[in-house]
Amino acid sequence: MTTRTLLNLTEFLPFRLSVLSNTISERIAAAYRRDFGLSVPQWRVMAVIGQNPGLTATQLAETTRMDKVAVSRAIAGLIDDGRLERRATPHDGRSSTLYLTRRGEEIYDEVAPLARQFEDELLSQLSASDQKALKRLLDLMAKAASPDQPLW
Amino acid sequence: MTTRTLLNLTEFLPFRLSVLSNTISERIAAAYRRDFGLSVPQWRVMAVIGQNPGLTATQLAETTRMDKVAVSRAIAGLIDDGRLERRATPHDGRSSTLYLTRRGEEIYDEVAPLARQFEDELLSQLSASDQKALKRLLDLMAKAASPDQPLW
DNA sequence: TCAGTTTTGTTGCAATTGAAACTATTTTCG
DNA sequence: CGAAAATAGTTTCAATTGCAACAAAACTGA
Repeated sequence: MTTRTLLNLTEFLPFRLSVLSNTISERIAAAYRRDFGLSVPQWRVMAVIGQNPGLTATQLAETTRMDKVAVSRAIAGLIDDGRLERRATPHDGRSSTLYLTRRGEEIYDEVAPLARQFEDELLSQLSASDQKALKRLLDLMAKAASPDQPLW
Repeated sequence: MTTRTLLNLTEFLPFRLSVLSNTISERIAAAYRRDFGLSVPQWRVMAVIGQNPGLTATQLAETTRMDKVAVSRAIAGLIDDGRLERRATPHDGRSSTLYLTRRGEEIYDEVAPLARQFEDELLSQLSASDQKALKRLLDLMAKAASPDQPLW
């Protein structure tokens, strides 16, 4: 018998998190693409600008945790589609601040409630105390996994 | 004030899960690539075959939840590197069964403990009861997110 | 039996992604 | 001031990914 019992992939926490996250993300992404022609990076940019108009691309990259290239391309696509607009920043000619256009706002006002509804649907499978526990545990895990923690 | 408060991305569960999962996966992937020349799909294939020698590519795709193309390419790479071998299946000329080679086993015996150690390191930030809770909640969420559940 | 269908795994091609190089602007400091 | 370094954002190019088409083998049922 050469079977090794050193590790069971399907029980391995990073694997389980990855499968869960991908399952959820793919379902959301399919709906956003189908109903609004939005990619996930675009949706993230819209979500953040909808709540914080006037951020720059760099600030967006920080809050969405996305690569600056991904942010740059998401912005370009949204501007192409007339959903986002740039305005010059007063004192810095390199960057610009970002705002939803009228059309962008209309879409945001449709997408955001759907996103919340999706989240509610997921969370409704959990008891109130489990929902609290989940949020707390995600915080803890995020801290434990943070790149400035020396793992290994 | 045009700020919309319909949704706060950084509190949005799918977003948080995605960031957490990506942070963990990227750190593991970097270590596997650097120390063993393994991609994540390759590591997953090795992990499953290490524990279940003799599976076929289709069975691998099912247990790893990966696309069959990804599995096919991971297998091809591992065979190229002399870490995996095919053997004919008795009654089916289309598929073959998969086994770690001697070299594959050596690598598996090194990688698997490291993976466990990484997981332990993450979980060690949580109390014993929180660890239990985390696993239970992941199970619940996975069920809630499963594609045969009608969300939306 | 044997034509049509299903299953297994690979390949081709197009879209997505990421790292590095690049441009333009601003900041730093001798 | 002005040269060097830093910062913001874009572009280029190569690697990764995913879907559809495909070939080979196995199964189905008239």
